[in-house]
Amino acid sequence: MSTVAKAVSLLEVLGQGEPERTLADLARSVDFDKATTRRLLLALMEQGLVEQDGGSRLYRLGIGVARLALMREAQFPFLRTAIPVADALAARTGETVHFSEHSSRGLISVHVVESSKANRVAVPVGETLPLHATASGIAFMAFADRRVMDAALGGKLVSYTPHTVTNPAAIRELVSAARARGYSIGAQGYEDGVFSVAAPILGVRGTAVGALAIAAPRARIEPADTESLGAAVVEAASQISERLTGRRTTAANDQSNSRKSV
Amino acid sequence: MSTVAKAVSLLEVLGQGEPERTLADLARSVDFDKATTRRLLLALMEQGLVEQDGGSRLYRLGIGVARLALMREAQFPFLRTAIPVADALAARTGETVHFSEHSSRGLISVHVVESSKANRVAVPVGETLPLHATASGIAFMAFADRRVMDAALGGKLVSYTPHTVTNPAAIRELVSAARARGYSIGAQGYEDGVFSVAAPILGVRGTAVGALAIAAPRARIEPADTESLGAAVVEAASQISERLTGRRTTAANDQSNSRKSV
DNA sequence: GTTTTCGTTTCATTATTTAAAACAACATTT
DNA sequence: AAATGTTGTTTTAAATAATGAAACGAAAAC
Repeated sequence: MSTVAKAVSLLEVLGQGEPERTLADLARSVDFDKATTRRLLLALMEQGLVEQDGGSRLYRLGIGVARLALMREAQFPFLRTAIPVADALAARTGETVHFSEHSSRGLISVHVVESSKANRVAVPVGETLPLHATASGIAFMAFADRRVMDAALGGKLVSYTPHTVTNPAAIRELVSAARARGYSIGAQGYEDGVFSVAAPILGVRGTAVGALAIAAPRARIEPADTESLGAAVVEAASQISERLTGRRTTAANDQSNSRKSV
Repeated sequence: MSTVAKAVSLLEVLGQGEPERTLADLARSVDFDKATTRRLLLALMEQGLVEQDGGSRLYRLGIGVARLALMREAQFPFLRTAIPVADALAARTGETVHFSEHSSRGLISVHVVESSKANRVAVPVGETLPLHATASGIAFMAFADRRVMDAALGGKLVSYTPHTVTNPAAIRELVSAARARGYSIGAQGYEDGVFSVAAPILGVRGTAVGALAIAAPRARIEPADTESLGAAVVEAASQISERLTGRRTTAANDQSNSRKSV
């Protein structure tokens, strides 16, 4: 395990759970030696990524992480662009809306607007979404580089609920259907009782960089609603894509897919 | 130089300048060996803090930095709390408003709302503000732990403009005045022609965690405006402090200062 | 009053990191 | 067409940084 991997895993641990943690607690969580953990924390503090309370000696994530995120936003205004659109979509549909971005770690949920209804779907920010079992993942794969799907379906496909589809061929079918339709439909593949629709967010190259999704309790969704929710999510996602790329992005991927912009 | 320091400085460089950079360019910027730079980038990519474009091999900051920032926001909702208040203050005064947060690296500008007027003050996000030469710094020191001021005035005090006050005793006077007044006044100490007022944002312990400031071109500010702008920034800053701590925070610091909440 | 847990420091051992050199793959220039 | 200067990448022995066990006083818990 490289030193930077250790340092970052420390940051990840600091981000989870309690806002402030003790050295011993952190050392236990990451399973490094106390002395090692401390040295890493000191190095991270020097860079502003970690802060320590003067009195209680508790550690927390520092302003440096926000600073890096702000710099990234200045270069690639993903959140700034997507959040207002997602908020508007949530207001219009009344359901939980969330969007995710793809990285080497997978599809990561980066913003969630929870429905105001009592019976709602909760999605944690920062969660890694399985590509094969979520509407977001299917929508993403439908418009991503072919290699992403091959890689995702190559490994073992975890079954999260009795409804999870784990057959690679069947998943490819779902992906094809989503590509043709413009949006994907997730029927309790990841969490029981949750129904969702998702559409891809396209980057400058015309391939998917993330996905926008609406999630609702299955009980509230009539079959007839699927189409209107799907249309809404497609429209919002393409609005984000347009703002992100500065133009009307045309979908493009390696799968001889000539479908036009969604 | 520790490995994590190197890795973070690489992230910093990635955050500056062009959104995407080549390996050779990055190696030059941070002055590490090409091979070293690459190994660090690979390690950071594995953690999602750096991303690489598949085709062009260009590097950029990854979604991981946003993820860490979102986790921090979930634990300590500084931006979420402060941004709406800063926006409202900017709308009300019509001038540039910015706020900063303190860390081991100094006072860092984390959000800026630029005035809509043509002649306005621009403040870059992510900039480190000198404590002795800015209204924000003076306001911060007035309500921070005494050691912060001692450390800040101990080193060499850079002069940024002909108006910069670099005499430690004189600066302590300004800080005392700010403490008594509740807000600080910055008169072209950092940038020529810029006038500003700032008030501290207080954390749970009653000490300053950051500062909120209004900055305007000197030509637009009449002496009579100072008081009203000062009152406005104090009110907005204390509003942020209250929301942040969940209660009406009373100022407290090590300098036998018994001033009540600002 | 005793015991445990805390953060911190030290230091010999170990493991990682380093940078120079050589590589093929492209672009540009000659 | 050949030469030159890029690029990213891999390999090495040598240098350096990271490690973890042990010991410390202080503070907290019992």
